[in-house]
Amino acid sequence: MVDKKKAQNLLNYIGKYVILTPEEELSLLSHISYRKYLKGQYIIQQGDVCKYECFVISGCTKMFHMDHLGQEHIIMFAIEDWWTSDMGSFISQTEADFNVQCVENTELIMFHRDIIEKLYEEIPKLERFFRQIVERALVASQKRIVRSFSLTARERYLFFKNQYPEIEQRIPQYMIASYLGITKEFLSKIKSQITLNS
Amino acid sequence: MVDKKKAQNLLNYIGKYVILTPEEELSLLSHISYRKYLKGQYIIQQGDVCKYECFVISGCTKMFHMDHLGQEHIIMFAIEDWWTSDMGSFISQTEADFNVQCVENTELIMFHRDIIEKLYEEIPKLERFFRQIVERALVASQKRIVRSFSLTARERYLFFKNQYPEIEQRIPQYMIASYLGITKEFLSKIKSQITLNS
DNA sequence: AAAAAATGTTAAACTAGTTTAATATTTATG
DNA sequence: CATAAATATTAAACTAGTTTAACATTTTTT
Repeated sequence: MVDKKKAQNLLNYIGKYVILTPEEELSLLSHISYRKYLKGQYIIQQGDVCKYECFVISGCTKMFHMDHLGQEHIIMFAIEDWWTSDMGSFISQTEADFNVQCVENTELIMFHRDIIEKLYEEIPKLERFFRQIVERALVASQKRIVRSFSLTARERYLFFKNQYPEIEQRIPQYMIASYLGITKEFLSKIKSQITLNS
Repeated sequence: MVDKKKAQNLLNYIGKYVILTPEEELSLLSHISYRKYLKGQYIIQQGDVCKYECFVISGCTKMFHMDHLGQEHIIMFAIEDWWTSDMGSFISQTEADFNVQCVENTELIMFHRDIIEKLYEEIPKLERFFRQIVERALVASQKRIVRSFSLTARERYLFFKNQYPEIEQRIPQYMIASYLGITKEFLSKIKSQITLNS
């Protein structure tokens, strides 16, 4: 049973999509788990099978793919009130393509695969909730593809900085470069050009 | 009421995820609509509000964003047994960022927004079905992002050709170039290099 | 079957972003 | 507080992919 205080962010978040009764809330709390990770620790490792969907209570994670040349490609960050997982591995219980690693000390609420299935049966509202969450994630992902094709590196950086100012502050620049799909050297150049022009 | 024959592909497809009773199937058929479009026609236009999720019975569509320079960026194609929509516009009833246009004469089954909500209430299995569909779409989208960052244009082309050989045959090359995020001239060069080396 | 429209090819000049490598700056640690 | 480790900057040489423009081929229309 997760302490209600620790899960308050999650409950508020769910409350934006569906209204749970006190009993449903209690049942939810009894099925999920809370865990702390330290900066640098892996929540999911490429090659493992992913058993959890994770909600970030505090801290920051990066989800990335390591390619055959050993290069990291960051797909997303997750801070307070974001979800992270390797959905592909989670839904088909196959080897994960992605790593999720903590960029800061991080507190999570974790939904185990088997338990989430039971929760869908017991509280259909939660299935609605997750459907909506995933729909939004898909929209964000498609828009990211468009930006990667239609914007220059400079424009993508400015978009990111504008859309996620908190993240831009908390994360080393070389990770932002990886997220933008460019080298850290080129991001450095872009930033120096921007400061000159202002 | 959609003729069961016309919806057979859809019913088979849904059957891979959830089992509907004959009554549920009937109710479903009575709520969806069937429509034919001609090559070149738009199912969704950027700027409009998207009211439908569409299942392709036959034909082929492209979903693309037109940027401020008038350039098309193709996000996905949809052939038989695929879904297409502008999910962002559909879920929040805001102006669509994407166009969906027919590349061939196309037959669709269309799920209206208001009706899909009612169907979720009436047949919770359908909510499960759509949750799973969207989860898969998200996985595909995230993998596409990885490929756009970690592979060269040549590798992306070979991947596409290998993964979707049917689509590669049916679609003009310049659209494939757009899907891959490169110019048609460069794709032409890639293809000539590949044929030389084999 | 001719003309027009759409699609595909080739090649040269160009540019956005990479690579390499050296140095500077900031942050963490004994 | 000194040293190491991690992060960021700069610049020159380079390359993957773009641009432009002219031409070739295929498909559609009359």
